[in-house]
Amino acid sequence: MVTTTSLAGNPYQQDCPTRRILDRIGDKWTVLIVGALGDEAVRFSELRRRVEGISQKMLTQTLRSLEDDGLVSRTVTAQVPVKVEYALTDVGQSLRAPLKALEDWSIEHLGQVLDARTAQQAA
Amino acid sequence: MVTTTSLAGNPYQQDCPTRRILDRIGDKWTVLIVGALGDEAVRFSELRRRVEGISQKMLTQTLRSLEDDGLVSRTVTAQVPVKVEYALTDVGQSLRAPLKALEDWSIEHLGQVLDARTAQQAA
DNA sequence: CAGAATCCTTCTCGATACTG
DNA sequence: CAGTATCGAGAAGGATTCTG
Repeated sequence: MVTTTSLAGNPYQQDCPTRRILDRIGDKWTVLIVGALGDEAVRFSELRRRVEGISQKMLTQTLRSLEDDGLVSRTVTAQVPVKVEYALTDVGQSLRAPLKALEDWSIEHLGQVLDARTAQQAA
Repeated sequence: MVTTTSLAGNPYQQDCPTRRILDRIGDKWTVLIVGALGDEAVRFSELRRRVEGISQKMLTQTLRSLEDDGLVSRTVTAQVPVKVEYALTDVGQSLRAPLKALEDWSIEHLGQVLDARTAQQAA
């Protein structure tokens, strides 16, 4: 029987683990929020200051998604005015390593990518 | 002068290297195509078979973007019918490592994320 | 302070039909 | 075989307004 030997099971599907995670972290704000949280708990307003250019809507929305996926915890302190702090969970923390790998690659190769891009536009 | 010490330069910007790369690889098909290419040259039609569910339009479009960014090379062999092969460039190859890191994390933690997600929907 | 709700624009992507 | 061109639906995200 002839099979594409190196492709047993055909791993290049839309619902493979990598793509499903990229669906979550590939949006406009997620990685920035994860970076802004780091290893400390941060208040909503402080988070909004740290993540440059984010709207209140998108900050809320992205934090909700991260919370739903168990990557971020939300702690409400009943005082006046109310205090809400967000922090990475253990799982959320563990995501920082692969993101760091991607960041390192980006820093090292973004220049080449941009050069290739502008060179292409010339043609 | 007062500065947010741990945030010198405010790294959490939309145009930071990581986000710019995620703008490229965070789309629906890029990582699947990179995976399907691996370390060999692959023809257009074969690529289309490997990447499950991709339309001809999106395959072409994503390959063009990857080519413009210098991550993929395109080789045309003039024969009848014409043969076009795509392969990862050196830069494209170097991207596989950080993507692998993300894949490993996804395989290890996707279950937890999905569990958290369904648990959240119950509430 | 930390949000919810609404409107509106832009971008992504899929489907379809045609070509050298 | 390997594309190009066009259309339209839906999602993502920004601006604005209002609230416990």
